[in-house]
Amino acid sequence: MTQGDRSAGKPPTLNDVARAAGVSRAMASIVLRGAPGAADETRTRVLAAAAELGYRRDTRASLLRRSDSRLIGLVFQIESRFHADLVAAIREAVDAAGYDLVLGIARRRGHDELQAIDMLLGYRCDALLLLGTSLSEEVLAGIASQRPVVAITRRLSVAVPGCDTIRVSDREGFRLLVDHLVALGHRDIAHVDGGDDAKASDRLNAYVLAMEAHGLGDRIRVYRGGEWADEGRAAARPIMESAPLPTALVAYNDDVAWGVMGELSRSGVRVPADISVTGYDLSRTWLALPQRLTTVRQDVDALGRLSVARAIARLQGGADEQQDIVIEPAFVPGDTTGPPRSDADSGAD
Amino acid sequence: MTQGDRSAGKPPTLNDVARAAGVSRAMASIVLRGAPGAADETRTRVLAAAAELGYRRDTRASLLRRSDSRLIGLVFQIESRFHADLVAAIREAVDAAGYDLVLGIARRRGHDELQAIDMLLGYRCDALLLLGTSLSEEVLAGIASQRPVVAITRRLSVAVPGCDTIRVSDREGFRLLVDHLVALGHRDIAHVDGGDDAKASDRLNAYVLAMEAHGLGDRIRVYRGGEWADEGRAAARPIMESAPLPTALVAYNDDVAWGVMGELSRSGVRVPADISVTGYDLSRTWLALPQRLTTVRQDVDALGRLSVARAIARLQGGADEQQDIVIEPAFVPGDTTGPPRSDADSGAD
DNA sequence: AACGCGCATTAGAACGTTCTAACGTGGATA
DNA sequence: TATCCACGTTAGAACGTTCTAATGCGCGTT
Repeated sequence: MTQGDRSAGKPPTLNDVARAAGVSRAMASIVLRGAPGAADETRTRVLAAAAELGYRRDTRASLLRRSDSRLIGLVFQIESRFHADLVAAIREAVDAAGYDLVLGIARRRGHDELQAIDMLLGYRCDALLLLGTSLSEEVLAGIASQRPVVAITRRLSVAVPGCDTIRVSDREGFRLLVDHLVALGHRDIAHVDGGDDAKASDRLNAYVLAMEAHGLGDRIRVYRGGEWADEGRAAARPIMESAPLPTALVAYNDDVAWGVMGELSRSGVRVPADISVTGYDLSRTWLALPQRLTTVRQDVDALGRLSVARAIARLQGGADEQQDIVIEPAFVPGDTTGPPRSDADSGAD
Repeated sequence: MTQGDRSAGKPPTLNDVARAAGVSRAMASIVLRGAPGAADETRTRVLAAAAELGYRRDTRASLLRRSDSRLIGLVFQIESRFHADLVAAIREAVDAAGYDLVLGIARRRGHDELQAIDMLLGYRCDALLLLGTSLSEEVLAGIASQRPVVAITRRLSVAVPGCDTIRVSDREGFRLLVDHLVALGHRDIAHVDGGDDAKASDRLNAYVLAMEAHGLGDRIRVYRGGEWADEGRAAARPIMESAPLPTALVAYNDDVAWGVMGELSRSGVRVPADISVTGYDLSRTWLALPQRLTTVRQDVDALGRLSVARAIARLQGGADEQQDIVIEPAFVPGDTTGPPRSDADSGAD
C-alpha cells in the first residue's frame, strides 16, 4: 500500500500488470504484444489483469526499445484539399500494413517543411512520405541518406539514392485536357501556371508539349498562378486584360481553376459560355458545387497504396534501386468546358 | 575503430557527442537542451561536436525520461475544411507555447475517434484537444480522468470533471442570421440541420429560439442535413418538394450550405433570387468562389489560442474548476441572401 | 538411464535520454 | 586558516518497454 501508489495519477505499467497476473514482466510483454510463446491459460490471465488495471502500452518506451519502429512519417500541407484526400488514403494503407502514421504539418508557404521532417526524424520513423515537397534534390538527398523517402506527386531532376518518387503523369494529364479542348474547337488555350510550386515546371512543360502536338505552339500563353485558390483569383486580372482573350484556360490545379473562375464570374465573364476552364487533381471538396469542373483525376487511393507499399518494400530490404512510379491519369469531363464563342478568333489565321 | 561503428546506419547518440566533446553524457544533455549550468566554453564545444556528428535528439527517449512530455494531442477530421483552418491555428498556438503537437486523424464517419485518442494516450500526451468530438459525456469523462481534455466546438449537457469546452455561441450566431433574414423580409425561414452531428441539437435549438424571438414559431421547419456537403445536397430534394417553398434556408454549416445550393442551382432554383441561403463557420476554402456565402464567422485563431491556453493552464495546475468558454460569433454578409421573391407568401397571414 | 528437444517462463541487459545527488574547485567570508 | 557557497561537472539511477540468453520441465528417443 505504501509502495507503488497506482491509485494516484500515474498510469499502470507493465510491471503492475505482471505483478497482478503473477507472471514476469517479460511474460506480460509477450502476451500484450501478441507474440507467440505463451500458454493459453497465462494469456487470458494477463489480459484480464491488463483490462482490470486499464493498462495501456507506453508508446514512447515501446518505440525506444523496439528495433523497428513500425512508424511511417508523413508531411503534408494542412490547407490543401487535395492533400487531405491523399492523407486519408495513406492513412488507410498504412493501417492496413500494420504500421503507425505520424503526421507533420507543413504550412502553406512551406517554410516549415524542414521543421516537420526534423520532428519525424526525432521520432526515428522508419520511413518518410513527403507530399508535394518543395525541397531541393540536394536537401532530399541529405534526408534520404538517413531514412527511405518517398516523394509523392514530385519528379526529381536528378536521381537521389534512397528517395523514390510516385506521381501521376502530368504529361498525359495535360494532353488529355488539351485534346479535349481542341476537339471542342479551341485554339487559344492558355495556361495558368503553378507559380513557385515544385511541380510547376513539369506541368508547364506538359502544357507546352500538348499544345505543340496540336500545332498550336504559337498560341502558347502562360499566366502566373500558384498553388492556391487566391493565387488563381489574382491571375484573373491579367487574363481579362489580354488583347485577344484566350478561349480556354488550363489551370495548374482545381483550386487555382476555381479561383480564376470565381474572379472571372464576378466580372461578368461566364464559364463555359465565354471561356472554358479546366483543373487538375479532382479534389473531393469541389464536388459539392453545382458546376462540375472539367479536370483530371489523380487517383489518391492508388497513390496512397503504392507509396506506402514502396516505403515498406524499402524497409524490408532488397529494394535498393531508386524507383520512379508513374500512374496514368483519368480525364473527368465536367461542365466548365464547351465550344468557344463563335465571335472568337477561332480560325483567323 | 572496432567499437561503436557510428559510420553505419545508426544515428549518433548523446554518448557519441559527449565522447567527441570530451565531456560526460549528462553535460552534453544539459547543453543540448539549453539548460542552465554549463560553462560557455563547454557549451560551444558540445554544440560543435553535435553539429559535426549530425546529432539529433531521440524524441522517444527524451519523452520517456522527461517528467512533463510537453506534448499536446489533437484529434481532428481530415476531411473537414473548417477543421483544417482550426488545426492550423492550434498548431500556431501550440508552437508559441513551446509545446509539441501530435495529430490523430478521425475519419469522416467518426468511428475511429477512439482509436486516435488511444494512440495519443499511448504517447502520454500531457493534454488532449478534441475537435468537434461526437463522444458521449460518459466516454469523455473516462478520458478526462486520465488527462485534461478540451472539447472544441462542443457543449456538454453534463459537467465532466477535467474536461473543458470552448465554442462559439450558436445561439448568438443563429440569432444574427435569422435577424438578418427577417430584416430582409423573410418569414418562411427553414433550417437544414446537422443530422447526427454532436452540435446538431444545439444549433437546432438556436434556430428555434431565434425564430420564436421574431414571433415566427409557427414557421419553423427543419430538413435533415448533416455535417458534409453531400448531405446538404441530399437535403435539396425534400426542400424543393415542400408545398410552400421556404424563402430562406439556414444551414448547419458552410459545407452543407454549399451542398444545398449546388443541388438547388442544378435544378434551376437561383440563389438568392428564388431562395436565400446562409452558412456557418466561414471556412476559408469557399472564399475563392464567385459567390460569397452569407455566414457566421467562428474565429479559428481565437478558438485555437484560447483552447491551447486553457489546456496549458490545466497542466500548470491551479485551474481545476471545469470551464465552458464561449466566444461571440461575427456576422459575415455575403451575396447568397436577399429579399424574398415578391410572389412568395410573405405576409399572407 | 542418459540424452535431446520443444515449450513456457524468467532474469537481466539494453534502448537513449533526463534527473538526482553528489563531487571538486576556487573565491569570498568569518 | 577554517568554513561556506556558487558553480561546473559527473556517476549512476531511472523512465517502461523489448530483446537475448538462459532455466526448468515434461516427454519421447536412443
